[in-house]
Amino acid sequence: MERQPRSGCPINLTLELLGDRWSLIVLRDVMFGNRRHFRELLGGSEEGIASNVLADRLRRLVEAGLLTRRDDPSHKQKGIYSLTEPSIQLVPLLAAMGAWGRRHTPASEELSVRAELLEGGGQAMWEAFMQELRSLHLGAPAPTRSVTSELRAAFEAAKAKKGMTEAATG
Amino acid sequence: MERQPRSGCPINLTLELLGDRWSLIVLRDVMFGNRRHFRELLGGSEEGIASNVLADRLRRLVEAGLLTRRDDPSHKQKGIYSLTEPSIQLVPLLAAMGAWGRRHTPASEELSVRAELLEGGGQAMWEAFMQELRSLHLGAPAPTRSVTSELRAAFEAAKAKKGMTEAATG
DNA sequence: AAATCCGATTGCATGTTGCAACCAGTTGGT
DNA sequence: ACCAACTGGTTGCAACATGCAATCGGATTT
Repeated sequence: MERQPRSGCPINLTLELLGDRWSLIVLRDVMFGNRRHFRELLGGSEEGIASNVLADRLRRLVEAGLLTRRDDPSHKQKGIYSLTEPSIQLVPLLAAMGAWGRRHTPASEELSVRAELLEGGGQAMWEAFMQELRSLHLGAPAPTRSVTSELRAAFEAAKAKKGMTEAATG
Repeated sequence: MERQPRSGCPINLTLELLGDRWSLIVLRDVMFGNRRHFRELLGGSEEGIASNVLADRLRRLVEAGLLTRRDDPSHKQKGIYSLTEPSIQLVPLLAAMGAWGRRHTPASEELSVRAELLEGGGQAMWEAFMQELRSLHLGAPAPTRSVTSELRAAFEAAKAKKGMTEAATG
């Protein structure tokens, strides 16, 4: 019952999978925010996704092989969502989106720090991040470098700086 | 009357601009297919965009500063659409999309050749391509390297090869 | 036993999309 | 001068997708 794609162009097919307003937001939160449960994804991000839309996107992403869902042993109703190798390989795409958005949209400085760091780190940093995601989501051996920590540190520093500026001007 | 963004995250803002099924298809055809007129964009691509949707996307993209429109001196009704510096800087994003789609979607081999070449060429090739686009769309001096020609040659070779295979197996 | 948390589902209003028909102005051929 | 083809759209309509608030029954916590 699944309809056929509009064309075999790789850009088009990627767009048919991810070209909507929420799918990449969900993957972003799983990837960069390490949100793994429904409720974390529902309330965690600033964009405010509706619960029915989130349920629909999670179902679609699992169906497309970009997420897997397993039961949470600590809570019979909870599910834990994990990235897969294909969605981990979206790191360069999300990095490119962040880099473009930082330059060409009115992105907030605070939220742009991580995009800037990830852009500057280049392919070496993306690879390290992907290795770390494989460790977190697929059970691969943990790498030595923690890009997650680097990103968090940069974000915290930006928040602290912003707080200082506000205190000084406020 | 324009509503405010859902958040200041650069990924989210990029998604709010380009996160639909057609905007990037239109930009892809202008960028890689050098389609500059309404009718070329309407009939040229395989995906078959509807005229009202195309009109809407062109209007939005011009409004967002990703395209400009000027009158065609050879025909009083025709408009010529050109890329802008922001949309030219989408080259790395489209390259990443093509690279991902080539690996993780059932993209046709024929249409994947250009994505593969663009991925392998790396940042140096993207820069050369962007310089060429600046020459074609913004009147910048023409660069020596023509990535457009390289992409076209690779595509034609793939088509020829496909034709041979079909002749041999058919 | 009561309150809260969990991942959804339902109903409804609104927005987006696909599709075909249609439009008036422009152009080139005869 | 005439006409057919072409230009960049617009209109109407049906189907589908999305956003939002309220709600659900089961599981867990207090």
